Amino acid sequence: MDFGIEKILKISELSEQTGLSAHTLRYYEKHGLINASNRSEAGYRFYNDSDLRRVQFVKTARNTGFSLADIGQLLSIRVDKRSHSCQDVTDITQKKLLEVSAKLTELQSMQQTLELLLESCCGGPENATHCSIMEALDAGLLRDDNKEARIIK
Amino acid sequence: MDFGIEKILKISELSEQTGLSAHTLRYYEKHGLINASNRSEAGYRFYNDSDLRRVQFVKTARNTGFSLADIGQLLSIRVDKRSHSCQDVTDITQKKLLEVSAKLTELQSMQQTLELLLESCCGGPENATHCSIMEALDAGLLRDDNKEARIIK
DNA sequence: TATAACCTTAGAGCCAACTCTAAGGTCAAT
DNA sequence: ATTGACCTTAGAGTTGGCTCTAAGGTTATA
Ligand SMILES: [Zn+2]
Ligand SMILES: [Zn+2]
Ligand SMILES: [Zn+2]
Ligand SMILES: [Zn+2]
Repeated sequence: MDFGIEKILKISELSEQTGLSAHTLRYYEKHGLINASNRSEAGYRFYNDSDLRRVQFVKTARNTGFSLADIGQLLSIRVDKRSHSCQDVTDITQKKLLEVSAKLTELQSMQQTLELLLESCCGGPENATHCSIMEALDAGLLRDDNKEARIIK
Repeated sequence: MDFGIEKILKISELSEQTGLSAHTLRYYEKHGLINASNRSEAGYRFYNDSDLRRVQFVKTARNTGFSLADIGQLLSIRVDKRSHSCQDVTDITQKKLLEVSAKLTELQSMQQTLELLLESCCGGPENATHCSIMEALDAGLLRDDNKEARIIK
């Protein structure tokens, strides 16, 4: 067990520890994600170790791609793990993975199109009257939302 | 040469032709991307073939991932190709490719992290007291914005 | 005691690209 | 003449996640 003396942090110190701005910390609090378990008489927020760990959890989840709404759900599991199952956790994670994968597919298609466009154009200083990129955009033969990426050579 | 009779479209017809809503077409017009070259006496927008082609250009560019600001630039090249170079076009395209690639890298990192998380969790109905996903998020050892994705087994 | 550096709150602003509403005018068909 | 489907405009609302401002109160240091 760690019986080290608990460090109490003010918001700017928590900000420093976590890399999240004080504004963002207050914003997260307003949205029910985090809290300062104590306040000074003057109303200053005081964060203890447990508060800090919760904020770090939020930050890690955020970096992993979860939305604040997702994180709200993950946090409610976190505070009462006994009432939730691994499946509850994987449901959230799986949903996020599907979102990310979908976006990835879309971006990969865009990337491919942009690469093809760049390959087709000389990129030189002569005027753009016969620029193949402009022609391709004019022809409308590039990827459509539903269809596969395709470009006519 | 195509001497077919020019089809004049009202906004709902242009909407049908392009798949863009009338709202969106007006929005694009307000932002200087497109225009109706004629209006009826009552003020109804009338689009000719040239207008239609321009709208289709915008739509194609949009599908390719260009922002409306990018498209504004592409359009000003399009109306005066002689005053612009292929390099002007590739500059815009290259910039967009870099943006897309950056986002792609980020999403791939998220995808990998999420996949690792899912692999590590049983996803079963027992309670989450020892859920490895929760532990990983708590440990804060997942991908950080700058660092490579990593997760402790 | 004064100055600076903190802290508080409610609420506004920002970003992109729509999306929709309100209040009204137009047009074709019945 | 009256539906009802269209059209017009200015402007507000949506999304998510901040980011910042204003106006004021507190605390540490010189
Ligand atoms: Zn060229
Ligand atoms: Zn070119
Ligand atoms: Zn499990
Ligand atoms: Zn689990």
